[in-house]
Amino acid sequence: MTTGEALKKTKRQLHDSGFKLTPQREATLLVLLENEKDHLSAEEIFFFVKQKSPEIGLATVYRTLEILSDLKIVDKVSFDDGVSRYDLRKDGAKHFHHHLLCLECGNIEEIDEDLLGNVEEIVEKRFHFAVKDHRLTFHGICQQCQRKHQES
Amino acid sequence: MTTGEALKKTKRQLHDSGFKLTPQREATLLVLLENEKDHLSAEEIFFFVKQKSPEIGLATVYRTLEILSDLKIVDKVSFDDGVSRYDLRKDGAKHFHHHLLCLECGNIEEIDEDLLGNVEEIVEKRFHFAVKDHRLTFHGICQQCQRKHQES
DNA sequence: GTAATTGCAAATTCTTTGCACGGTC
DNA sequence: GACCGTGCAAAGAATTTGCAATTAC
Repeated sequence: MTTGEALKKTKRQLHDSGFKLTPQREATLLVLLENEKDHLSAEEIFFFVKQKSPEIGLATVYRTLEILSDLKIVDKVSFDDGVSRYDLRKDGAKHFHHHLLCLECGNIEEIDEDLLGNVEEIVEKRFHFAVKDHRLTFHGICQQCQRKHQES
Repeated sequence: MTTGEALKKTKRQLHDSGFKLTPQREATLLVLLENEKDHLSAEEIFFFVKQKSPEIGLATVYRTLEILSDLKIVDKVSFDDGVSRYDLRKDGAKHFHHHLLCLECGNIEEIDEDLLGNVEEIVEKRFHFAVKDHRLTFHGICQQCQRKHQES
């Protein structure tokens, strides 16, 4: 799906839920689409959106992100560092992707592979818990930082 | 391991790292041990500690939790709700336990079972990422809340 | 036209920091 | 008596809210 298509689709979702399509919301969506691989905080999103729509306020970005979160268009995630980050949902992906958080450089990488297989079924059966979604993050050292160690 | 033993062991860890064993720190540890199954926020911990040591300040609780976190005695975890929670590490547990977060009542349950099996190895090999720890949380509906739906 | 949306500033919430005082070896 | 740890209050950071002005439909 191209950025244009994704944008159009999300616009329709917004519209269908009774929200107006303001330039501010479109700019925010564009920033999210253009930085799909990153895990931007609200401040960071604000910074990028400001370059497209300099008059925008931070509160509007927060409000837009809340709507997108409610509509399940983005996922609000936290990596235990006290800041909320916003992660665009992969369209059509069965599962929320996983993350690799490097404890040294702080970089967050996404992996799309489904590592959980039938684990959700096990949880459903054994704990009588109706699974809707999951969050899986590995903490460790990324390849780049491992190399730095070998050099020294 | 009994509470007493766990307390003694943690005391030694603190001591070995050059920290003093103040009554405030001991009270905080006790609260964590007595509520091992919960996922208390700093405020909640403060509330309980205050019942043991009414003169304690919230800042001290935060400072104690930071030390315990640095010493890997507790894990700081966030469930995407904007509050940090503190989770006592199971002594001797190979893996950080997993969580079941109910989207309706907000309750968080712990599960100790190792659901990830060889997944860490896969991540190591396929992504050249040296895994140190992980966080796995399932979002869904707990048994109690499921029952409420059936009744209505 | 009118109800939703916005920007701004103020308010809240969570957490950290500065500093003078108190306790310990 | 140097030093670590504490309580308190103030500062800081992240997020939310109130409100008058503006805008999309």
